[in-house]
Amino acid sequence: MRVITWNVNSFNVRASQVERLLLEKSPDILLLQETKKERIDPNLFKSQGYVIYHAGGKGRNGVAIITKEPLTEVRVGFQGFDEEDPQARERIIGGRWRDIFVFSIYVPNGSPVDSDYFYYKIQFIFKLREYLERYFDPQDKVLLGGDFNVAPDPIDVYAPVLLDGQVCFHERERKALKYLLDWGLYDALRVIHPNSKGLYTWWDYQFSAFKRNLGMRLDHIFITEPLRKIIKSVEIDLKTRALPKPSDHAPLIVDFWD
DNA sequence: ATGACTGGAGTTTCCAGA
Repeated sequence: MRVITWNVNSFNVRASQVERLLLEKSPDILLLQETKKERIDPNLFKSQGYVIYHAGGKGRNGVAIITKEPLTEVRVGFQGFDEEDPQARERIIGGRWRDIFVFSIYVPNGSPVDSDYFYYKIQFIFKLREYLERYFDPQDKVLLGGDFNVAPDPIDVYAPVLLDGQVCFHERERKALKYLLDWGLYDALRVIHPNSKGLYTWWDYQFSAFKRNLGMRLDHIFITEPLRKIIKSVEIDLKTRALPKPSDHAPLIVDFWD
C-alpha cells in the first residue's frame, strides 16, 4: 500500500502535476492540502481510476483524499466533536479505507507568533488529540497525513538557532505536536530515517531556497503502532518540487508492506 | 539596496502563506 501527502498550494494551478503524480507513483491514497477551491469534481480523475473526496472553501485552505477504492464513513472537520470551529471544515477530511482510518489535515499556519491566530493553531493541534482520544484507540489502524506546519526537531530545519521561536519552529508549537504524537502516533519518516539531516518538505519560493536546500520538514505522515510495524519505505519526492511552476511543498511518499 | 516568490480575490493592490 502506498500513501502520499502533498500540499499543492492551489489545485487549479497544480492539477496537471496531481495527475502526473497519480500516473507515475500510483498511490492507493493521495492526501492533498491547500486546494484553495470550494468544489472539485469527484470524478475528475475517473479515467485514471481515482475518486476525489474534497472539503474546501473559497480561495483558501481545502483538503482532499484521492483514492482508487472508495472510502466509507467520510468525516469533515471535527465532526460530532466541535462543529463550531470556523475553519476545521476546510482543514480536516477523513474516511475509512479498508481497515485503516485516514485523514488529510491542514494545520493553520499561525503567523505571526503570539497572535490570536497563533493560539488558534496550538488549540487546533490540541483538539486533534482530543478528537483521536474520543473516536479511536492507539491500537486501531489510524493514519494522519498532511501539512502540520510544525517542524518537530532541530534536525528538521535548515537553521535551528536562527529559526528558534519563529512560526513553524516555536517551542510551543513543537510541544503541542509532541502532545499529539504522545497519544500513540509515530512519525513515519523518522521510523525509517531516525537521524538523517537535510530532509525537508517545504522550501520558500524566495532566495533560491530549494536549490540551496534551505527548507523545513512541515509535512508528515503519522501512524499508530499497527501501521508502524508494516512500514516499508519513506521518500520525499524532490522531482515534483523541481518541476516548473511547483508548489512550495514536496510530496511525502510512504510505502507499507501489504 | 533590508529587496527577493506565489496564488486568490477582485480590482490595478492587498492579504496570506511559512
